Amino acid sequence: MFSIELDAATEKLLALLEANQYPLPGSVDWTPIPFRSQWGFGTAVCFQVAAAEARSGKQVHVPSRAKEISEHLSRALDPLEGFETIEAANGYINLYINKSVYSNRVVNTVLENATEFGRGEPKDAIVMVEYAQPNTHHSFHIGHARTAILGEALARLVSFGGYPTIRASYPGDIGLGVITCIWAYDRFFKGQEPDGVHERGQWLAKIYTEATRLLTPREDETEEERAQREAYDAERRALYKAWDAGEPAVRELWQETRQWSLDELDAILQILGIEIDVFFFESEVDEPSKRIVDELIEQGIAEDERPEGPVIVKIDEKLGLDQEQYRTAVILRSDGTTLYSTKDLALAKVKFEDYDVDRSIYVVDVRQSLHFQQVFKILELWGFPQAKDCFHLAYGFVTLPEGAMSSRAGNVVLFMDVLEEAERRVQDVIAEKNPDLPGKERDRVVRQVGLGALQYSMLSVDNNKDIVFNWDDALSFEGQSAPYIQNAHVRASSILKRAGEIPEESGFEYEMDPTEIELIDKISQFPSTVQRAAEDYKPLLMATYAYELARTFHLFYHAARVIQADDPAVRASRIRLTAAAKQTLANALALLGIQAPAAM
RNA sequence: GCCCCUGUAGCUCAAUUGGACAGAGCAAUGGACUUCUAAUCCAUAGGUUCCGCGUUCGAAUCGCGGCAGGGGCGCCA
Repeated sequence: MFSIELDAATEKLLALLEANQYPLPGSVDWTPIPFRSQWGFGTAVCFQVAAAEARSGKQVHVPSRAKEISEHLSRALDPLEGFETIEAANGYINLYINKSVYSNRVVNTVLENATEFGRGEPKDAIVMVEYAQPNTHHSFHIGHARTAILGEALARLVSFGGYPTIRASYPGDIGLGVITCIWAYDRFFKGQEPDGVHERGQWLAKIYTEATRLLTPREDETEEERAQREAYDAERRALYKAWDAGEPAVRELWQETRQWSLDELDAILQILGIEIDVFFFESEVDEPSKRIVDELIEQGIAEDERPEGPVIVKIDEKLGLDQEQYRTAVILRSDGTTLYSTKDLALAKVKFEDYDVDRSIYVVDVRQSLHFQQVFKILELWGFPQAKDCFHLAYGFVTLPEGAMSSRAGNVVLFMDVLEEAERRVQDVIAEKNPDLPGKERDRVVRQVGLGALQYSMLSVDNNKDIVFNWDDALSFEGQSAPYIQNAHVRASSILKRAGEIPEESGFEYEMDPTEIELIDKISQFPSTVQRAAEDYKPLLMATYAYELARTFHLFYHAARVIQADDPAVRASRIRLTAAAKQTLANALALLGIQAPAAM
């Protein structure tokens, strides 16, 4: 936001260095000054200059020499267009900006751009984000919610950062797990069907758990039980074969139950505000994916060990690595059936060729790190330049305090159950804090706040760390949480509502409160935070930023009066600042997929 | 045996990518609602950034070596 002024300062600084025959630094970086009683930008170039002198043989003590240089240069720099004061501090050169100028520029920029404030320059590279890919015939649990929430936030950030963005999902709709579920349904529950999209999906998951129990060997099982289990297992295998052969009755059974799961998924994605552009179904990718294996064999990348062994790619050998790192990937079973790797390779080709994807991001759990490293390396060997821009956004597990969640074992915490509990708790808080909130609006706020709390608990932890799910932590409404941020937005809204019209101009030509300066400073960091989060694929940066912005606003709220300010000029400026803060809070929350209520 | 990730306050996590005193929340104690919404704020307390060596003017951050925890390593996904 001050790049023009800072570039000019850099130019003058470099000219001074040259004129005084100081060694030139590689680059001049300006960073915000940490102590913001009055704020500006500082640079550490004098340390670099002093260090360069020391290296060239001069007998200097670097820190004190840096101090000396900074004092000299800061005097010589004065005056500088756009900066009020220039000073040397601890070897740094600090440029302080006129508060009024800076404040007006930030606030005006936000209010002019509104919902577009912070959007990055349009870019060419097409980004595809693949996320929210649960298996069908399971129910959507809190672990699945992590990929959905994380992936959506990432997609929003990348898109807002300026990249054309495609949202993709890759549901696992076939496999032994799916067949197991269908088998049990067909054998024991056929014809039953609970009402309600979520009820039906969850019921299917229970059938799966039950089927797994029936098919898992127990240590103390009797001869009779063992025979029964083996008979069940034979039925299941026969069913899989029948599916594979395309037997109409089995396909129909599969289609019907699959749709129940997809309906539930659809309902949940809608709740989360997710609109997937492309669905790649595993069942549809399966058959065509076999073709790429021949291509890889022909090109000498893969080795065919059939019929004794599978088709493999010796990646380390192909890359000439002497230490094992990517190892050997199996890309087709010896019986010719596909593997996960077969399908991911084929799918990547489709993404590159049919969707013109330049950067392909996979939001998938951390256990598949090696798998993706292998896939990316094979794509590279295969000759796809996009391979270097493939990125596995690995996220840690969501576990329960007592251990891992497992759909098979049935000890899962369902997303819908958590949401329901969240909303119940929000109801209680509203009943206590804001009982006058009208019923219709209240229902909407309950959803926004309850869901927001849940979303934020998934976004405020670094993606590569595990989350131990705990009801009270996940549904905290105090401190670093979505409701805290939403509450800042609500307070700003409340002030603006009472203020009426937003004044056309602000002056900020008075002794500003330190919290006011902090707030403006924080707002000004929003665009660069968007860019960093989008470039580094780190939703966490935005989650942290949103909290810090809210915190800064709460501090301002307590320290400075807005509509109660005595001086009309102060009042006008602060109303505009409040409007800018509200807008930035809303924009930041939107990027996280969290809604910003006007009252709560 | 090899590869990847993690290690920061009692607990959960940050730290503008190598910068100025390492910051928040939760939990604890005390305080602020006749005042723009107290889902807030203020105060007190809490640190050998796992350990060691190195690079650098400067290291939580980079390199090497350890230690601890998690994940993964040819026909699961």
